[in-house]
Amino acid sequence: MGRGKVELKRIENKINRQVTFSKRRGGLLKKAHEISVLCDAEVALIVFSHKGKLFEYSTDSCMDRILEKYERYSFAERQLVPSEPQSPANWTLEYSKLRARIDLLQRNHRQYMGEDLDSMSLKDLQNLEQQLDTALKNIRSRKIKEKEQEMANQPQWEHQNHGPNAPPMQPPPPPSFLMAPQFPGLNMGGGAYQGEAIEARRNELDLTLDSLYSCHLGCFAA
Amino acid sequence: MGRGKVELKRIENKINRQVTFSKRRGGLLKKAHEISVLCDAEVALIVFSHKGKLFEYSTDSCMDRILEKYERYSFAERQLVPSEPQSPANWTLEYSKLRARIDLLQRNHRQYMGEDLDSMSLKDLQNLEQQLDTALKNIRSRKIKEKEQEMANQPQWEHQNHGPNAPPMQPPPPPSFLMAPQFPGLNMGGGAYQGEAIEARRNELDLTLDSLYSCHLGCFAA
DNA sequence: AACTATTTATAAGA
DNA sequence: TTCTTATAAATAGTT
Repeated sequence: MGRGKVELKRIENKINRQVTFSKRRGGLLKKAHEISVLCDAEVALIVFSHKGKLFEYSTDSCMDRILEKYERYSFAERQLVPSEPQSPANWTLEYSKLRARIDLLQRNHRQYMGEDLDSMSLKDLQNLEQQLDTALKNIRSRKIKEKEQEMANQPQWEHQNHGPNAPPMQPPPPPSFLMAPQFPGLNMGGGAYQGEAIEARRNELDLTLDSLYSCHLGCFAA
Repeated sequence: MGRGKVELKRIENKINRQVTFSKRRGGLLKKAHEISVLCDAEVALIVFSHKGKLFEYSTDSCMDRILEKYERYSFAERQLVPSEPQSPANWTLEYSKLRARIDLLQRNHRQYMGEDLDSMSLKDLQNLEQQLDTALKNIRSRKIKEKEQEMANQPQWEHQNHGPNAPPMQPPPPPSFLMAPQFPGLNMGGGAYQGEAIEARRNELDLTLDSLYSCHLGCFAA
């Protein structure tokens, strides 16, 4: 919709991509809300921008409830529920054990987030600090690896070696003359971002709608 | 779009509602996919029909990964699910819900410990790093306070001779605006979709007062 | 499920 | 970023 047809592939021009994202995000949220109201459906929509900003919509603002429901469904589907304790006598016990565990994990997590520290002793704090420090080191070294991989992956268009079983090749790189003209001197509002030089490329397989939209047909009316 | 304008309220006619749902669901999934590809965004879309049938779309078919990421972003806001049934009618169901939640929390926790990072993108890693960094700052300033209290509790008052111009001994308060836990993704009531959920991402570039305080609540009159 | 008159969404331009 | 406008897309009502 608009002045021209648009190909279904990543918009390479950064400005255009951001503008399109902004517009389409609004449209998507709106449509999510509409189907929710018109058709009495429950919708949960989560969108992370390329920059990692979060946008969300959920029917009645119940994201948690819907995600839980989703988890239940997909759990049931994958039949991941492993051997549950059988004896009803133990249900209460087992159940409260799990709840206790959840509480613990959550308390723990908050402390990992640097919250709820008041109850912690100096020793505990030192411990936590140490752990986080180690975690950070891991993450940073992982980041470096990730970046190296991306660098290595950059000039791969021509170098792809197709094995006999290689999947069909993706669309060719966009001809640069198709790139929309830049808008000189436009400021990004609010917080000056410089994009990172390195950007992950997604595989855009040319799939049909059918295969893209995996529709799990749950059969548990809630 | 169509032969007539449509009011934003539940379609009472059952047949119409079902047909509209079917049409709009397709459109919504398509648009979710399009913004994902065009704008390099990560999208998770979950739709339950009125009858409880599940439909979903997620970028790269990574629903779990995206939901985990969402959890990470909105964790602070996410305490225990309220109102647990005291004596669930369906123990098995409730039990597996808790287990699902525990799995999620544990996966999350491992990432906070710097493990299981392989599945994370560079962006996610950067995010995680930022969060841990903030947490560490909190912990360190908390340690300082803790130490000072210890000092204060020892009878050392006499040994501290302050010169007339000695600065007061208290530590400067931590810059609280850097530390206040954020609550991204606060929902607005009534199911109106939010525009951008609060800055979920703490990037060095984003750490301005502006970005911390601005909370754009989208208002798309439907 | 197809058709088609209309409304909506939105790409490009300003 | 916001508005304007031409055009593409979605879809409500119909067949």
